[in-house]
Amino acid sequence: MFVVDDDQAMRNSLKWLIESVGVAVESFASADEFLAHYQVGRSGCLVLDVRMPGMSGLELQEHLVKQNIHIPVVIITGHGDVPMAVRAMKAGAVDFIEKPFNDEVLLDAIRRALAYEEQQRSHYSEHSQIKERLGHLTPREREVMEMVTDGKSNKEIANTLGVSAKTIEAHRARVMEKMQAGSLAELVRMALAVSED
Amino acid sequence: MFVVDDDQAMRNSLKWLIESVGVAVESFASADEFLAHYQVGRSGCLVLDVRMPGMSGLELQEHLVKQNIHIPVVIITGHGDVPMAVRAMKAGAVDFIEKPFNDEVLLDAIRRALAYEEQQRSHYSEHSQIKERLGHLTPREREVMEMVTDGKSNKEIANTLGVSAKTIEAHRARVMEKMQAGSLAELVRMALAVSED
DNA sequence: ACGGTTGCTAGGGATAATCCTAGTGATGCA
DNA sequence: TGCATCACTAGGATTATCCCTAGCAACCGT
Repeated sequence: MFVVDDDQAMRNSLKWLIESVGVAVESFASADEFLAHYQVGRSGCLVLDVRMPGMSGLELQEHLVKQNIHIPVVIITGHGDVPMAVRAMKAGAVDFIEKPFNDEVLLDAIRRALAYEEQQRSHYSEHSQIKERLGHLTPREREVMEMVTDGKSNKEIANTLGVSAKTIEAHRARVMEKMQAGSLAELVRMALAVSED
Repeated sequence: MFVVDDDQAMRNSLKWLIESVGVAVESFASADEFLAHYQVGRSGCLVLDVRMPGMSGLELQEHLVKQNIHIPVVIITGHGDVPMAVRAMKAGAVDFIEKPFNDEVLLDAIRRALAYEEQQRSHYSEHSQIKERLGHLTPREREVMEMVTDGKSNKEIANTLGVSAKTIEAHRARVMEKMQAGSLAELVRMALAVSED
């Protein structure tokens, strides 16, 4: 869990509150400080104040989205307005909470954020595993895999590529091996999983 | 396009504005009136005022979500606050716009809503087509289809079900025919499409 | 009760995929 | 300059799948 707020007292009180439910907290005084220390892939969620010197909370949130970093974000603010809330929610914030807030409301948002994160994490690790394997395919193998998962028969592929069907069989076997697919069905699932990003 | 607002003047002006960009508009004075006339499956999006006698715009929105009716919603309101905006956005509103609004802002939201709707529509029609076909499978065929799309071979399935592999071949062929799948890959795609609701 | 329909079963023959083996050219490293 | 590795190619033998046909029991409606 990460807290970014320029107000030291608020950081401390947030840290105390959140750690009281058993979640470890790292806090930062600015967006830049957070970005300097955050390593992509770290699990957890992000509690973000809007009004800060330098990059605002909303800007940090949008920056993360642009970088394709999908850590869930809970926005808190003392001077919120409707357009600001809408902007944050459109950018995918889990919640947008006005100060002063009820502790339970924030904890609830954090729980939702962490649950969401957990779910995304398992999805993501699957995807990156598949992409890792895809990376080991040769160009020819990738080509064959695409046509195979598109339902083409070896013969069709062979005709399209102008080689023997036997050759396609060999490529196909290698694709199955490299992708660690035990069946065509599995391979299709993998192809589908990485295509629907 | 549907407009729900209790203020006659607002309805007229919205109707005029939206039709000026070539989108047909039906307007309603209350949530109940809308619900009485709306047929599920009608295309388009919904522009919704929050403060109305009877069911509020937010309540209507949440009611539609609960009924699994995924028409995109644009909320407009004269007396919005942050929690209200957050609630609407959490419920999946495309936008939450305060009156008085700039015409272009609303039209932009509507354009986004319609684009989103178009995309959802094609997805949905595909799904319902597949489900329709699934409905024509016999219990045995459904069972076989599940195992086939799970990557099992005919022999494995035959052993599991205690019948000849030949029988599985027959079921399998019938499944392919009824599902209108030209290949195993297609069948797997269909199975996946309906399973990930 | 009877003919029609549907669901489940299965065989024979054709077709396609898989397993094992292997040649050739290109790349890269000692 | 070998020598190993890798990508791509392909044949023979085995195994699985596809296509056509067909029996049998259950169910339905006149």
